[in-house]
Amino acid sequence: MSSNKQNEIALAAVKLFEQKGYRATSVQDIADAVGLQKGSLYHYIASKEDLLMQIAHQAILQFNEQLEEILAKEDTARGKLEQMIRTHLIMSIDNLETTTVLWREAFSLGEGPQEVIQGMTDKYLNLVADILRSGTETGEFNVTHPRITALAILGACNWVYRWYHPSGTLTAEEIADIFSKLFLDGLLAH
Amino acid sequence: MSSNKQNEIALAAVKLFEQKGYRATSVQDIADAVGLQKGSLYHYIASKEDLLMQIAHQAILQFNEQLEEILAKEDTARGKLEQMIRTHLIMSIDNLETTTVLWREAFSLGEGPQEVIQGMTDKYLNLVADILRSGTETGEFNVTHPRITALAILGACNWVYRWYHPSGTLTAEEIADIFSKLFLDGLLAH
Amino acid sequence: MSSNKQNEIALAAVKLFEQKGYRATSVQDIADAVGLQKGSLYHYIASKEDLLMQIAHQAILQFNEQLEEILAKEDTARGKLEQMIRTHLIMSIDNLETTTVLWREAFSLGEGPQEVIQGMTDKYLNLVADILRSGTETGEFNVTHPRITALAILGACNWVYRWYHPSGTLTAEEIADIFSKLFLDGLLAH
Amino acid sequence: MSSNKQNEIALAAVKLFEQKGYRATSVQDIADAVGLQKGSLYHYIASKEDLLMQIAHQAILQFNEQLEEILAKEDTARGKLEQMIRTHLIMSIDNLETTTVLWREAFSLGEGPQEVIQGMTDKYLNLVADILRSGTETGEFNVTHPRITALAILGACNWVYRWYHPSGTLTAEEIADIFSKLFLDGLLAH
DNA sequence: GATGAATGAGCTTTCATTCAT
DNA sequence: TATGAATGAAAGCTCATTCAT
Repeated sequence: MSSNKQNEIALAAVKLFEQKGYRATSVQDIADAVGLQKGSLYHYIASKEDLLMQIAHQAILQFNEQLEEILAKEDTARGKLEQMIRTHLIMSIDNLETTTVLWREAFSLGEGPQEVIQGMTDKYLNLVADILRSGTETGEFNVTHPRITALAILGACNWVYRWYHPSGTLTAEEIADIFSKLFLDGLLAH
Repeated sequence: MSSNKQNEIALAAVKLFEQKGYRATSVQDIADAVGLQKGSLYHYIASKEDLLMQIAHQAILQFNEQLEEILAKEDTARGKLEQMIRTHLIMSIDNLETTTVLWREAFSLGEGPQEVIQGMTDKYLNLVADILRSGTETGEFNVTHPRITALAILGACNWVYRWYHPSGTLTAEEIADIFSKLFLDGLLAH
Repeated sequence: MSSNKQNEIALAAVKLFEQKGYRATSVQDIADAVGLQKGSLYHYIASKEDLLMQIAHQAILQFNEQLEEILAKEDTARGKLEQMIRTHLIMSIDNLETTTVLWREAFSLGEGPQEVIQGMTDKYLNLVADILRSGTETGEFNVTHPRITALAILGACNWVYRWYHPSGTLTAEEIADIFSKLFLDGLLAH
Repeated sequence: MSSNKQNEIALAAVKLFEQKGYRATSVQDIADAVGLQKGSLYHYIASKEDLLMQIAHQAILQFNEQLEEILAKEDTARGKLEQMIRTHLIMSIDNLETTTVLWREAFSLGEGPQEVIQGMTDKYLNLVADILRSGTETGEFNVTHPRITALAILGACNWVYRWYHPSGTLTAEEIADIFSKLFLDGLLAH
């Protein structure tokens, strides 16, 4: 099936985009990686940019789907937030290459595709802000600016692609614990 | 003096790099922006990459210098952290273009220059972690993993280049207040 | 087969390099000569320098191979020297363009490639010196400094690319006769 | 006096042209070597090409002048030839850089200047051929093709710039002896 | 005499994409 | 499906030369 080859190409592209960057990766590089000629690649991809788009789209889609799963379950706002942070970090770290490409390279997309990604990113942000909002309504949280606060939390989480190394001592779970405690309790000792 | 023209070039480059990205900005674009021929530009810059390096280096240098000023003054750990967050955000937002180029484009640098930037970024991180560490020693903070916690805080702060728009309603100061409260007190209502 | 086009390119390049010199010949010139776009040329060559290297290498290789053929046959030292001179001159004159490029343009190669050519040139020189050496041992020749003498003979032969014109009255064979007599008998009348 | 600076520039240019080649030497290189700005150089030289021309012209002129001095004296043909070979080699080796530039780089000159150099080279050749011719008339030499024979002798002599190293064991005088003996007596033992 | 800014043409090379086979 | 030749635009950079100061 062609989906096989298509997948192989996407995987190779993700790895190359992560290593060298989208612009610095040539179509030839990708072709080499999957053992095809440059021309043959175009049986599977529409364009280099579209390939990046597929990768980025797939990545942000997964983030959104996971969040929706979390939101679908009955839980407190705190519970949902903790789950969101945990899931977000695990997903980021387990798919570090893809996540890196999503956050670092999507800017290289043309205006249209970029807006699609941004739209999905915004949607995710709004859902997180909603958690904060509803948690504030129930008295669990004390949040005056849900959107800014959500941006702070997501910024902290998304930044991991820039510093996480698989060789480090902490697991994604442990990082999630640290992050959750930080955002829920703050730094101050009581 | 040539520093005049050099500065003009750097400013134009920052603006273009921010708008189109470093790779998508041609030397021709920069030359056009300052009213010079492509070739004439090379009186002022060593290479396009070096121009990016100068910009990125200057930017991260300012962050470090500001932090060192803060650390030089007598203050509590909490006071230092609050100042750091405030100054970091103000600086990021006041020089949004430069900051964007620093965090988004420095990856396009070659290995050597990239390591220089990374080294200075790491130094900054360590100083922030030190604040958390000493605050924990004095009993002000309750931080078990200073480095990870510092990465979370800095991730949140550095992510602003991705969402801040000058047209928004909040000032840098107000954002700093929100961030400070979030990191010091946490989300939970007491 | 691509070797066809590659050969066509090499031939065009030799002609151009001979006429205008390597540095003064642009890749555009070569592309025009074979009816390709500049960019298309790079399907067949690695670089302009590599193209020169191929040409020079091929040329010096032929000289060496021809000499080895001569040396493989049973003959007196005198016979071998005469054959070497004859073959060397015929080859130089029959492939005047290539020979010109070899001796005049190889200097434009980078250090590495240049050393390869020089190495092969040295090998050739040593083989000629060996003829002189063994001829002296057999009593045929009276040579005190075989290497210098070989350099004199080869210098005389290689210089032909600088003065030979196909429009001249003498054939390569006749020139070879003159050279052989000069080197064997000397100028002096007895 | 400006002639001082002009000379300094010529000397620097010779050295650079010999080392890197004429085309690969930039006007900047020359300016750096004499401690001037690129623009200032043009107070002393008309153009880069003219600078090369001056150097090459001066070099070939010296060869011609020396030969005319030899011819002016009363001597046998053999004596004149021996002196010519000796002087030619000494001059070549004592001014190896200049000689190298003359024979290797003059090709980079435009048509006009190149013809001037070639004209002087031809004149030199003719004078040498005349020695052979008159020596044959007097019965000293046995030369059927004076021009070709002169080309052989001069080729051998001029080739030295390609192999002579000051670190070698032989002096110019010794090389002259070897060459003279070779051309007068030939290789054959009697 | 010296500077250094500016020119503008030119260079080699890369690259995403197309298309006939 | 696969190839690989061909495109053509664009890129970063160099350079000899000029000229106002």
